[in-house]
Amino acid sequence: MAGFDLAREVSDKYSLRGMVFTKIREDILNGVYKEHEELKEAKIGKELGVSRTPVREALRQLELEGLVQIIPNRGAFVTGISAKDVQDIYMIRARLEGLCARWACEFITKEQMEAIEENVYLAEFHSGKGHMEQLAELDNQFHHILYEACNSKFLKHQLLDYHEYLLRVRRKALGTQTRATVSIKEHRAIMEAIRAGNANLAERLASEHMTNAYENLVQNGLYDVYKK
Amino acid sequence: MAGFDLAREVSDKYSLRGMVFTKIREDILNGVYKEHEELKEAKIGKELGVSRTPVREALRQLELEGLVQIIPNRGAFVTGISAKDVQDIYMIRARLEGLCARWACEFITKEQMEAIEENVYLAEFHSGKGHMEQLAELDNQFHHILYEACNSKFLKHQLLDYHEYLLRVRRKALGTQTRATVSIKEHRAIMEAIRAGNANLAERLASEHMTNAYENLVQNGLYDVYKK
DNA sequence: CATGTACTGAGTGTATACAATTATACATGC
DNA sequence: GCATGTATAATTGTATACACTCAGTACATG
Repeated sequence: MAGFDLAREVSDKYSLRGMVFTKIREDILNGVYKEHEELKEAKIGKELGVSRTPVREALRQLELEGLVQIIPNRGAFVTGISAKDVQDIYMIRARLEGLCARWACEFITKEQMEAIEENVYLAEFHSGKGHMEQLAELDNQFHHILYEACNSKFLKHQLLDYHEYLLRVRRKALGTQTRATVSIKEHRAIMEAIRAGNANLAERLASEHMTNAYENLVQNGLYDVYKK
Repeated sequence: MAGFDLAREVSDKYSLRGMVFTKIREDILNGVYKEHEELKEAKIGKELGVSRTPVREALRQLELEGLVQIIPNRGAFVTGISAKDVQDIYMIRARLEGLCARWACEFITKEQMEAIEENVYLAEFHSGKGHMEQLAELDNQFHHILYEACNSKFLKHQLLDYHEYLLRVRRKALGTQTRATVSIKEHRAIMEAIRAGNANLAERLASEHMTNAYENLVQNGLYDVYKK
């Protein structure tokens, strides 16, 4: 996409710093490093076979991503996510996903529209078979397509941020079969609203899609881990 | 506020990196560095009397803040802000300021409520006298109080980001007398909705406050500088 | 003249050395 | 026993040296 984005792709995967950044990020998201665990520059550098410099830079970036907190002269620590944080993010996302869908009505390209339609069809197919792995991937893809389609680098950047951030929670909250079915119905409704160019409807549906996802998360009590 | 925040205060003002970060950030916001200007590590380090290391770290952070773009092996460049970017940010802010006002209804403390009321009174006073300097400061303050009152570190962080980001534009768009008057009326309405605990109204008013501010900006054609 | 190629220099990427700060352990005094 | 002080180790903060990349340029070649 024109090779310009704010954060994600910018931490080029081929410099040492970029690789270290990606690695630590994954390790945090996958729970390799627990909350409040200290990340020591020398230790990580040794493990990855690099010096402290790229590790430091990666940590400084992860700080701004919100995944670690750096206390001057003390060190870097994995940030905690409380239940309220999760709720906040879902509510913020509800607004922004709505805005994203609204803008998609205006800016979506033919190719993107086709990609969305294919995505929904595929999801409906895998849903019947109970392929949860593919469904999770398709869900990610659905949202990513919209993030591109909204044609706003800021909104896209923001939503990508929150999306990845919530992986820490969602990894544990693999959707139930029933939620998956409902979720896909909502995707279809959003898709059709966008195809019809109905911006108000698309915004409302996308926003509700988020609050529903959050309700589901809460009802299943799937993130007790993060209760403070 | 409990000494914990994601980005702003985190770049401690007392380490070299923090100082460099703050300095470059200010220089960009104040227009010392023009758009697309290259920021060379050695040159900046020399000017500030520090080595390249803290400069590099500061630049990497500014990249994630969206103020500079780093091209691997090439350098750091001040990002451009297009007219559409400005519009996008205002629309995003419209949603988030609304959410912020909604949450403030729930979480605002007695002290914060008093601070908001005092802020509005003062603004009404200075408005009559045409003290534009104080009005700008009070406007900042009004929003910052709400950012605290919403009780969400994520939302606060996000809104602070955009708020400072827009300084690059607003610096040139010093409000007109008439806009100032209207703006303060809107502040009062928001304040009263929060005091009444009317979340729906507060959210709507705060959101409209943003779209109005943007409309004003456009009508006065005050940011032609940023036209692509 | 156009094109390709090797060279060069400016600038970033990384490693490492050293300084400053903080944490830990232990001794000392009350 | 508890607080306080001090020495030492561990860790981060900063500076610097060196390696690598890339854009531009001069020059050779067709």
